[in-house]
Formats: sequence, structure tokens, C-alpha cells
Amino acid sequence: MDDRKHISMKLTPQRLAILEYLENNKDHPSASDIYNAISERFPTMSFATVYNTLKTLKMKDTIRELAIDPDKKRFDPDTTPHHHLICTGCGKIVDIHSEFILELAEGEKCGFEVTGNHVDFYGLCPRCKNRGEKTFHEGS
Amino acid sequence: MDDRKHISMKLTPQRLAILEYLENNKDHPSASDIYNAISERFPTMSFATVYNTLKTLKMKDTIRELAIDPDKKRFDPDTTPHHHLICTGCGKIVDIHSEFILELAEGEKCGFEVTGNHVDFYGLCPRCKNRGEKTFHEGS
DNA sequence: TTCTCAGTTAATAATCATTATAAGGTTGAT
DNA sequence: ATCAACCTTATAATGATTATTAACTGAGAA
Repeated sequence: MDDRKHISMKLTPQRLAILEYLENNKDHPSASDIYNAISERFPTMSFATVYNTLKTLKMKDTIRELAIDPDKKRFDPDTTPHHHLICTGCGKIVDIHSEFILELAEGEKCGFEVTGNHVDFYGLCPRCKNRGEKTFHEGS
Repeated sequence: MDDRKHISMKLTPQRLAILEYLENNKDHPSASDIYNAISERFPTMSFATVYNTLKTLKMKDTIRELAIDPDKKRFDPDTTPHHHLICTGCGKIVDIHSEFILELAEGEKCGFEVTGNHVDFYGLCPRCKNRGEKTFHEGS
């Protein structure tokens, strides 16, 4: 089941550390999240290696690059089609695995060939709801 | 109808130039797009002024900041609820004003209070379709 | 009119995320 | 052992964005 899509790349210690950190990670971490987490136990790790590895994994469709955070890229090891629910108070992101049928009227397509979609839901997580938070960024 | 939400800020020449550039603009420009377009006829314009003005306009809900492009923020003067259709070949973005009813099952909400959503559609624009393009970034 | 103050602009430095470059390290086939 | 392909690292470079600070402007008070 979980054969990692037959990643055809050398599994160096650094790459294993990154893959291990990403495995089942639901935090949608950024490159620096990954670097910070790993460099604790792996002080020799270079930032470039993180970026290089992420780029390679992205090309191999092992991870997905998210354009959810306006400030930096985030990465998601869950490459199955799914959507996100984002807290506008603290930025927390949770996965939504429901499916939605979203058909565009031909007139709205502007001649595009539509290949997919992604829904960002916005809201307040339980903690921010209680605090009355309203900050962070509003949806795209 | 179009009273610009009673912008309560000094309408300096620089701000007017930015507002004028943004008015009815469907290109979802970035800060540097705006700076480049305006500084031609307004060579004294500072980049900081563009950022300052965009931040102010965003706070006043006169424009919306988009997290669509992983490389930079883009801005949309259309603050009515709408969605986007993005070309994965060239990055072109067009507006979709259809509405979609997207209800989340209670179990999927993780206790969030859901306040809104935004759909990104992905596809190939007519020009990229003909070229067989596949690059750019894939959806969040 | 002149002074003053708050808000604005511009020049600039600083920061952060990301990419590019170049040099050295590792591994596996020969 | 040698070579080449691939990796890693250190580092520089770039691009977007934010922060800082001094000069500027316009409206109202004196």
C-alpha cells in the first residue's frame, strides 16, 4: 500500500530525514519548518538540501506544494486530491477529504480546458473562536 | 453603487494613481506590477508607498490579497465573493463569478466555525492548450 | 499668516524566502 | 583504484517584503 510511489532517487540520510519528517505530517510545513525540525538532530543539514529535496519530491509527485500561505510555500505529503480548511485566526490548516462536484458553465471557462480544482475553506478554529480572533489573512 | 466603501484616507496623487491602476483591473497584479506600471508616468513613486498603500487598502477591504501565486502576493480590486481559474501553463488568472454551495459535514469541520470558501480551478488557457504546455505550478 | 501636528512619502537598510553557483564528498560500476 | 553521476554543503545572489528614518504636506490652532 505505502510504497512511496517507487521513489527513484538515492535515499541519503538527509533525504530520509526529510521523508520521515514529512510522513503522515498534517501540519503543512514550510521549508524552514522542515529545516528547523531536522537540523536539531542533524546539525550538518544544509538549507539547500531541504530545498533541493523538496523540489525533487515535488517533481516526483511525492509531495505537493501549497499556495495557501501568502508568505511562504508549504508542503503537503498527502498527494491525494483533497481540500483545506484554514483558520483565519492562527493559520492552522486541516485537511478536508470530502469531494465536491464543481462544474463551470461553458461561458465562464474563457476557453480554458479545466483540469482540476481546489477549495480553501476559511473559518476559526476552536481556540481562536473563543478568543474572538479575527487576524491573519483572509482567503484568496 | 461604486462609492469605494468610503475610503477614509488622504487621496494623495500616488494613492490615486494606484487606485486608478487597480480600478477594474482583472490581471490580479503583484506589487511590482503596480510599481512598474505607475512609475513610468510617476517616476518619483517609491516602492514603499506601493506596499504601504496596498496594506492600507487591504485593511479597509478595498482590495483583497491573493495567495494564489506561490512566488508573490497578488492583489484583486474585486472584493465581491468570487473564485479563480488559473492556467497551469502561463499563470494567467481569470475570475469566476459562479456561486457554489459547499457544505462541510460536521465531522470534517474539526470544531471550526466555517466562514467562507474560495475555489481555485486549474486548467490550460487557449494559448497554452495549443502549445501543449504543462509547466507552472499545480494547484494548492 | 505662521506654527504645529498628524499623516504621507521616499530613500534606504534590513529581513526573509528562495534560487544559483561552485567545490568537495559518496557510491557504484568498471 | 578510478571515474562519473549524483549529493551535499557553504555561500553568494536574487526577489519580495518589511522596517526605519528623515523630509514633506496640508489642515487647523494661535
